[in-house]
Amino acid sequence: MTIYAQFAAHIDAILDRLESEGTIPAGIDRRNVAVEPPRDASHGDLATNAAMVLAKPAGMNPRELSMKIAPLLARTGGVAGTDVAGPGFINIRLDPDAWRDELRAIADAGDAYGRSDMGAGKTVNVEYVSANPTGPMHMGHCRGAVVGDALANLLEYAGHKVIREYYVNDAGGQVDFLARSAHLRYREALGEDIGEIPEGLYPGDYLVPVGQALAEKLGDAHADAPEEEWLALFRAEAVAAMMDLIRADLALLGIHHDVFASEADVVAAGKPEAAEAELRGRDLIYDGVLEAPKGKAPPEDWEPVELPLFRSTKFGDDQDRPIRKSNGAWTYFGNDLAYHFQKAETADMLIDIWGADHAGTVKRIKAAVAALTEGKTEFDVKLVQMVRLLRDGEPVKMSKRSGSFVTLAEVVQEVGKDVVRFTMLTRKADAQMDFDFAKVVEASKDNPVFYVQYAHARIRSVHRKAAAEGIEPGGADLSLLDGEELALVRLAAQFPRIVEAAAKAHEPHRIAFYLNDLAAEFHALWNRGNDVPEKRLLLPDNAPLTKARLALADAIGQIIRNGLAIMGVEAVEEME
RNA sequence: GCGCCCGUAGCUCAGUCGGAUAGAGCAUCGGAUUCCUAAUCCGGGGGCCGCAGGUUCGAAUCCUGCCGGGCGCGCCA
Repeated sequence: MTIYAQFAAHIDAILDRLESEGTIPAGIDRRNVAVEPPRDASHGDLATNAAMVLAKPAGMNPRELSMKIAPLLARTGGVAGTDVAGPGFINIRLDPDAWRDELRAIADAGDAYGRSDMGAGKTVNVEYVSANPTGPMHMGHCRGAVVGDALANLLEYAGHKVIREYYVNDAGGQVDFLARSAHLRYREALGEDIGEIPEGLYPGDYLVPVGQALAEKLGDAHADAPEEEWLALFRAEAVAAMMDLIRADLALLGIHHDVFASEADVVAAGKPEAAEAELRGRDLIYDGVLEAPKGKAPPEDWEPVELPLFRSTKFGDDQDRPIRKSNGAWTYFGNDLAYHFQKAETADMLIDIWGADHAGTVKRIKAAVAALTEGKTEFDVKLVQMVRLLRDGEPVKMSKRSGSFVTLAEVVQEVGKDVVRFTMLTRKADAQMDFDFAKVVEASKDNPVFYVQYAHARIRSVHRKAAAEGIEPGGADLSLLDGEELALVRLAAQFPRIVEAAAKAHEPHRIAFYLNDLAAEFHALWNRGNDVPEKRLLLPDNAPLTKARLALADAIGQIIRNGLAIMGVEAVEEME
């Protein structure tokens, strides 16, 4: 139990007592009562807003109520004193031993420090990447992949069961173009001169080995056959080959999904029909005619057609949405609706990570999930903004026509997995981001990747140096630590609440910002030793003090490792 | 025209369920290197939190309107 959770429980008990004494009315909503670090460290170690939150429902003024709570809190174990400040904050000063206890708690918990049971074992399905299986991954997919993966780690750390899922869009028309492109490369592999790749097909070289493999596997039986004879086969083969490429690209980032759900399988299993029947039964699907888009000139070939429409307007969308096309085939939305229903069968909560260019379709899919699960399944769509690729401040040119986009593999190869992952988590997902090749590999303070890793490397380094002096960690007398050193424990102890808050908000970037702050405090502590040699962590002539300081450094190192693990970034032993 | 996202220091961005004097990095100015890795640290200057109302003990945060920027708006995927 963290120190914040302990005090939340203490305050709860005090409020129970005040209720039973009749000081405050029973049954007041306490959900907004919080124990937090005070904004300014000089105010104390912990602060609570309890009096301010409860004053109004209790019909008291906040300071009056805080005067009732503060003395009781002052008598709680580990508390050195309390005072009431500002509009009614209760500031708590802890016995310094409380922080020494927390330091031991970090060491005891090790890899588990910061884990929580907040998720209560609830199953969360996080769907991310889901890039179309028509080629290798490019940088446009990268941020969503990292954010989704870090979010999955974060939720797992916070006590959820997590399913990492990839939706393979293998049912749409673009797969026909992929299949034709692969067929062309297959004929090429059989010795035919195919000339220029026609407009509309995929020109990339990555299909060359696919054609060769198909030629070896299938011989020339399909070379001159009409398309309807080979299309289905080439679709399946090409998609499988593309998914192999994509899985390999994801592995470069350390990303591995549990489930690859196929859109074609969803259709083949009749899920869209089942969803349609269900929703028609509840009058949420009807046959109707869409209006032409407003505001802009309608398309030239606009014709009103009757289609089966889902009543997404009942759930806040601005238009009802077709689930089938006029040719009878399912729309993307029709399949997606059925697919989300399928996911909801095995999960208590669904999270989708999407590119911001799909923002316009969030409402309809939220409407669909709300309708199909009758509001029982929590559902969040995280939109991830575009990343602008730069090199020394100049935009990196991307040419789609030649098929030469910047691939994920190239970037990982150039700057490394850890740099890519960390950098992608240094912004909120919904903020736009620049990714400058020159800057992200720069080894300096402006680069949080190196800054945090350097802190960890220093911690490991001082251990190696201490061992060389014959000082091993363990059995430290923590009473030797001074106030400045214990202040670092105070920041370290916030890690569990940062994890919980980040997990609740579905915002893994908060871990990155926290680690940067923690590293900064550690570097500052380290540099005390440059001015005053007695303040160095390693004092060869003073083994007891060195051990105590190593214990502190170890705890910081542990938290950096735990935080980096959530982000999927390695903690390094030394800087190269 | 409608919808979504965004607007915080010169720049890039944090800001916890509404909480105390709004923070960090860069840039700028001034300091620290016989050092456990200076890939670091310490200090100074720099703010109508887009604007105007509202809710409240309290608003950068919630609500309404406006201004500015981005994205989207066919049965595509």
